[in-house]
Amino acid sequence: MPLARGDRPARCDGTGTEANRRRRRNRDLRRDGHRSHRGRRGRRADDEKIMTIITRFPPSPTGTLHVGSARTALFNFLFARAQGGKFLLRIEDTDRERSRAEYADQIIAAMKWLGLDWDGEIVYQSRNAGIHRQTAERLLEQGAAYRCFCTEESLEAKRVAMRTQGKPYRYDRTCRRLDHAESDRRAAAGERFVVRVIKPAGSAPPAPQVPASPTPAGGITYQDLLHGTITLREEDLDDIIVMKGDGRPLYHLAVVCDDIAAGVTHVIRGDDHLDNTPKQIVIYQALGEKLPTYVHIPLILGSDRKRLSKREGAENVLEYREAGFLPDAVLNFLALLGWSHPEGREILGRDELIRAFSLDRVGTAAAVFDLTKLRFLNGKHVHGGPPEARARLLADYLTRRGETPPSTADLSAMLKVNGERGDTLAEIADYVRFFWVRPKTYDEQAFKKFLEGRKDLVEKIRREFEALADFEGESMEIFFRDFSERGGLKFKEVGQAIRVMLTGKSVSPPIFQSAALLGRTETLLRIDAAQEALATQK
RNA sequence: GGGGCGGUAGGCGAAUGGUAGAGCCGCCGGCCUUUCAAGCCGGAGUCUGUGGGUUCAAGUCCCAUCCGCCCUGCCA
Repeated sequence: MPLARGDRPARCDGTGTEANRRRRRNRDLRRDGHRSHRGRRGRRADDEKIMTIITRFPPSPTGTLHVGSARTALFNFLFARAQGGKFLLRIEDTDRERSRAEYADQIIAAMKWLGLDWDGEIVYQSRNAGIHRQTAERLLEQGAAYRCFCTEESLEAKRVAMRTQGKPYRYDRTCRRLDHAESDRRAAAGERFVVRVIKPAGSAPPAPQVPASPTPAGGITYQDLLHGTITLREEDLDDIIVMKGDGRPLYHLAVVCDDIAAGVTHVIRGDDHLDNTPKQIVIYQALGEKLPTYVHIPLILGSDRKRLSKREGAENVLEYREAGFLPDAVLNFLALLGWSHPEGREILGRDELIRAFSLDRVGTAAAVFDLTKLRFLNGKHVHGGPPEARARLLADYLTRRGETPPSTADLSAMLKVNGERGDTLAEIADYVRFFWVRPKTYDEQAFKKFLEGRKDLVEKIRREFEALADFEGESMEIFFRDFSERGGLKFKEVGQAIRVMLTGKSVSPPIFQSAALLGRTETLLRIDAAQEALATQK
C-alpha cells in the first residue's frame, strides 16, 4: 500500500482555499514520506502495516558516475538507510548500442568508493529484456498498446513539418486507426513495427494515491512528494513507444517493469523526470499496478547556472578521488546540496547523515555546485580523524599516484607537525613532501628575499645547527630566538631563511619541528645544498 | 512552438501566512603566530527575479511577466 494516503480525516473543512488545501496536503505527504511505516502506535494494521521501503539507483552505463547522479544515489541511499529499508542498484543497459561494460564497472567502483553500499545483487536491466517484451505483448493484447508501422523517416519528417509550422508535435496516430486484422496481417508478414502505449484520453484518470483535483480533459495527475500535484493534460502527452522495431524494449517500459519486479516503493530521481513520470504511470495503470511514491529532486547546476559541465571541475565522481577528496566529504557536500540538517549542522559523517536525513528537508530549487565549499568540507573531514588514519589515507593516495611515501609511522609524525594545512590529500602532500624529497629548486622570490646576499648568516645558522646539543623543535626555537636577538636580526628573517633552505618554499609547516623530524644530518645536508646554490648564483 | 519545474546576499541554505535574510562557504579587517593554514573576534553584502492581486499581515497563496533548467527521441 502506498504510504501517502488520502484516507485521513479531512482537516481542511471548507474554510481554506483550494490552494491552502493543496499546500497542506503536500506538507502532509512530505511528512509521511519520510516518517516511517514502522510503529505508529494506535494505528492498526489497516493500510499502514509494515512495509519495507525500497529505493533504487538506476544509472545507465553510457558514461562514468556523474556527481549529479551520485547525489541522486545518495538521497536514495540515505532515505532507505534512515528508514531501515533497502537500497538497490540496477544498471540500465537496455540501450545495447550506447551501454558499455567498462562504464558499468566504473560506476560500480565509484559507488563502492563513495560507500553507497547497496542491498542484494546488482540487476543488469538488459537481462530482463524478455520480461519487458512479454509485458509489451500483454499491453498489446489488452488493447492498452498498438503496433505502429510508421518508419523513423516518416516520423522525423512529420516532426520537422510541425516544428517549422511552429506547432507542437504529437504522433498523428495513423497506426492506431489500423484495425486488428490488418495489424496482425502486417506483423505476420514480417513488417517492422514498434509498440506504442495509448495515452489516457477523454475520461479522468484513475485516482492516484491521493485524490487530486480531477483533470478535465483526461491526462495524468500524480502526487510528487516534493512538488505536490503534477498534472499533464491529455494533449501534452503522446502515445509513447515502448518497444523498438527490433523488438528491444525502451526505457519507460523497462523501468516500470523492473521497479514493479523489485517492489520499489519510492522513486527518488532528478526532476528532469517530472514530465516522464506520466508516461510511466500510463503503463502502471494499464498493468493494474500501484504507483510508487515519486520524489523528484532538483538538479545540480554549474556556476553559470547551466547544467553542470566538465569545465566546472570534475563531473566524474572518481576524479574527486584522484584530486584527493575523501568519499565522506563528497557525500557530505552532496547531501547539503538540496538538503539541510534540522539544526543547521553542516559537517556530517555518513552515519550522522543517515541519522538526520529526511525527505521533508529536501528543497525544490536547483543548486550550484560549489567546489570551494567541497574543499572546505574535505579539510574538515580529512583533519577530523587522528594523524595515523590520515597517514594511511595519504600513503594510499600517494602510492596510487605512483609516489613512494615514507612509512605510515613516519608520515603520521609529519602530519602531526603539519597540523591542518591543506584541504585535500593532494594539498597535504604538497605541504609534507619536503620531508622525504629534498628541494631541488628554491622559490625564486623567497630565495631572493631571505637567502641572497646572506652567506654569512647561512654559515652561522649551519654552525649552530651543527653544534646544537638538543635537536628538538621547541628548544631549537628558543635557541634561534636568542640567536636572532644577539645578531640584531628579526626572528622572522632567520626562520624564513631556514625554511627556504629546508623546504625550498616560503610556506611550510612549523620549521623547527620540521627540522627536528628531518634530523641533524639531513638538515645540515640541505643547508649545504643551499650554500652551494648561493655560491653558484653569484 | 507547446508543456513541466524552479528563482531568498557571490555560493549553499533557515524562516506553522506574523520583526526576513539563522547558520555555513567565500570575501574584507583584527587577534594568535617563525611562514601559511586552523582557531577566535568583527565587518561588508539585503530587503525574497519583476509587477499586480487575496489578506489585518505574503518569501510563503493566486495571476501575469522575465530569466534558468527540463520534457517534447525507435536515448536513459
